[in-house]
Amino acid sequence: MSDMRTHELVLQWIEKQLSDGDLTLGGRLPGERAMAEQLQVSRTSVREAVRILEAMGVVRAGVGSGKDAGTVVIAEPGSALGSTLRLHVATRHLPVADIVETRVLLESWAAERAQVGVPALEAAAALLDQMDEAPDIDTFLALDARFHVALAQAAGNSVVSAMMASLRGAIENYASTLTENLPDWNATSTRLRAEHRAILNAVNNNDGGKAAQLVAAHIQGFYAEAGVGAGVPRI
Amino acid sequence: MSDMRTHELVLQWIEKQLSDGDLTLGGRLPGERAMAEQLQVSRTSVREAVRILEAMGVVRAGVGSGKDAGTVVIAEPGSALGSTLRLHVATRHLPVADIVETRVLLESWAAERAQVGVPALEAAAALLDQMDEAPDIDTFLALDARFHVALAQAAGNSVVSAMMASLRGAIENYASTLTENLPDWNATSTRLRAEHRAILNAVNNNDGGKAAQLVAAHIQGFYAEAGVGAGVPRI
DNA sequence: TTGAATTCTGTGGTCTAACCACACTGTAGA
DNA sequence: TCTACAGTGTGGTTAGACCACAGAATTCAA
Repeated sequence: MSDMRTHELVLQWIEKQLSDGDLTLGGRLPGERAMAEQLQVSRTSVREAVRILEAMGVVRAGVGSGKDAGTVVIAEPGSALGSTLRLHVATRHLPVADIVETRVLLESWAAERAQVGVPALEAAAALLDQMDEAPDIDTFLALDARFHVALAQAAGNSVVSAMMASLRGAIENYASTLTENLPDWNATSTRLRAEHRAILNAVNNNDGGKAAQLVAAHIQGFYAEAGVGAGVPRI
Repeated sequence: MSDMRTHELVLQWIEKQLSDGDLTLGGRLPGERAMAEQLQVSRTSVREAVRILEAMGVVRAGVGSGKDAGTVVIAEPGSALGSTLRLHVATRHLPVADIVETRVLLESWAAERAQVGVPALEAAAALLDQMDEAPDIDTFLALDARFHVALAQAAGNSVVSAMMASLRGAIENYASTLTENLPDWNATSTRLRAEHRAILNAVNNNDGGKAAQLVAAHIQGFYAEAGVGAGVPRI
């Protein structure tokens, strides 16, 4: 064990606190100085461990005092996985086409198993109404992202939801950049909104197979129109 | 941008180097002291950024000099995603059952699309022979993990491969602990090896549908026997 | 008594300047 | 020629200082 780097010891200690239930969601870690003294390491090493946990979406660090202060245990695997995937896309190790393909896989699966009546599905419906009123592209895309996440959540598998959200986040820059090059945004927007309605209707009619099929076509169609997915432009 | 923490600036700079292709797989980052001076920040902040990249599986840091020295760009998304998921499982936010379900989804998909004749498939076959000779459980499980990864790689989607490997890694402790409680390891081992052969045969016979079905039953059967998946024991 | 201004306290954020262990490189000496 | 050893540059770790921030406690004047 002594061949382990110091910050890894701290990580191990914190993970044990989590596993043992001594540290739960919403709970606060001891202050950095306190942890350093307790574990007999420098504050620097404690901070390196906290940085890693923050990058993993396990904690959130806040200065000052009060509710937002201190290092708090959170649960945001989606954004963390997204950052990791985005970096690996940057290294050219993960092709954008594979990301899109995986997203189709996960979202089709989720659409097929989405349960009617769950809160997430009602939220998805509300988001569609908001998208009809979206004043600009960025607002539309933000609502679109939330719609897809809500749809995935309706399937009730938190791992699939998190991964699906991360995949979208990993290539968000690609998508939002390429929308600017679309020939006719109004036409695309109208089509996308109609497809969303069709997907939601299929789910509400308990036609999971059709919902899955529509979702796959919806995602592949969007990236194909934007020029991503098959050819892999890669800037 | 000035409201960004210092280590995030360093991360941003390194990500840009990767995106622009100035830093590629196998390449070396400047020394920590050099980066600190170049970006006009402290070495502490540079190190926090490197720690995050290391946790993401994007770089590997090595002391001394020579081939293993310095901070080198690597591509190990699987282990990084696995650590992240494992931590989130520890917070009770991601149920083990959801992990298993997602693994079934991804591996079934991969088995159905595995391409006959690719090197990964031949490696998978070789691993099965080694498993017949495995002297102990740990060796068997290690080879088993490599077999499943090889099978997933045969589908040709690196994102699915990475995610599948990470899911297995995230609950590795659960699986290896529970194998000790199996009533008859020899019987289980024999069954698992037979199932592996059947899966590989289905793939080689271009019967993707059957391969997917067998993989799903194989994984679900193992976790069911070990007591994980449905009931979610949670320690 | 009230309320505004001030100080106190504890949080994470950042920086500097050391020293260590390590692994290779070059050089001096046998 | 070979060996021993000092030199160099890498990440790993530490101690100690200072900052900005935000809430809590205190002070003091109206």
